[in-house]
Amino acid sequence: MLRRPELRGKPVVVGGDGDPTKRGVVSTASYEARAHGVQSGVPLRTAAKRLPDAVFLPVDKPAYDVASAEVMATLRSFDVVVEVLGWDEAFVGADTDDPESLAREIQERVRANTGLECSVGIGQNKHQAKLATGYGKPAGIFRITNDSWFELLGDQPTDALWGIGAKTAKKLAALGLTTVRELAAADHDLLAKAFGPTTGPWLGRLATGRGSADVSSTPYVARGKSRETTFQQNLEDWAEVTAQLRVLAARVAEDVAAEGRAAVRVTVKVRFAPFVTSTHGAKLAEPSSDPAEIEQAALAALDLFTEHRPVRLLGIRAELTD
DNA sequence: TCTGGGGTCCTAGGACCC
DNA sequence: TCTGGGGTCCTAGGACCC
Repeated sequence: MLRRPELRGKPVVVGGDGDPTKRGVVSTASYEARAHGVQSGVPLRTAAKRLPDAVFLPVDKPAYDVASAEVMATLRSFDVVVEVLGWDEAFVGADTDDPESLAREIQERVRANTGLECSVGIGQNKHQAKLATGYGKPAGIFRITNDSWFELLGDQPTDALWGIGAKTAKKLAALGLTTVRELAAADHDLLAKAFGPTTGPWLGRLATGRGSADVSSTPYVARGKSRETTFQQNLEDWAEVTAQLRVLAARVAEDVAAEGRAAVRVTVKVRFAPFVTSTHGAKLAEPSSDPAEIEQAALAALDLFTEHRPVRLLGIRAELTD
């Protein structure tokens, strides 16, 4: 919208290389498009059917990297701790009696420096703040406190919580737990039996609205580097799969070297047609950023796939040294 | 005209060891 | 005869998030 102001008010869809006849999904869409069921994750081809006259644009990662860095720098210009969460989100740790005023100042300065709007959520911990941003959208300010938590979220479905998705919500429902309030009151032993010793109790705590308020500005250190490609046409020939794997291995090796780190393990991901995914990995003899070593490990991992059916997606992930 | 790409963290089962 | 208990590491898969 900053680049193409004439698109304001129109249905605009961003995803893939901008060609909605190709394999790909919607990365994001304007509110006008979302009103017609075109939102993040919808296949581009489905989006084109629903909104044939929408404007389709390619993902422009370099532009978002620049914009993101400008916004984060703006946040850091305040006397606060900033924990970046992705391209378009960050926790801002601040101790203040008037958080709404700080939120307004943040919105004003971000707009002045970048032309971008943002929603600000305020909470007594990170989870509250995260959920509050959703209530603030678009471009608003919303506050959640320990006192208002259950009033706001008690009757909401469990997947309203940050960290509970469709699968977990369904599993919880099978245990008779459908609302945040019910989950908050659930027995932790029961949850541990169903979800494991760490995840179970964590889910219960999540629903109470209490949680960590530690905001950390420690620079992000990647645990891994990965590259994957969905092919426009499935690869039918395994020799072609091997050839494409070499291409991906070279790119991953480049990324690993750029980080100045070494790979310890390489995992190959194969998505067969129609849509069945599995992974196999291989350890490197020694931690290494040598492209030849990484390629060799990738080929060894690929050898563990005994079925040579048509391949829709190929991916490689390098696990990095600590 | 189905279903991206780049991440993180946890779990479960098997191998292996004392 | 018929099979302990505790621990770690490795691997594949699952779930979730932006």
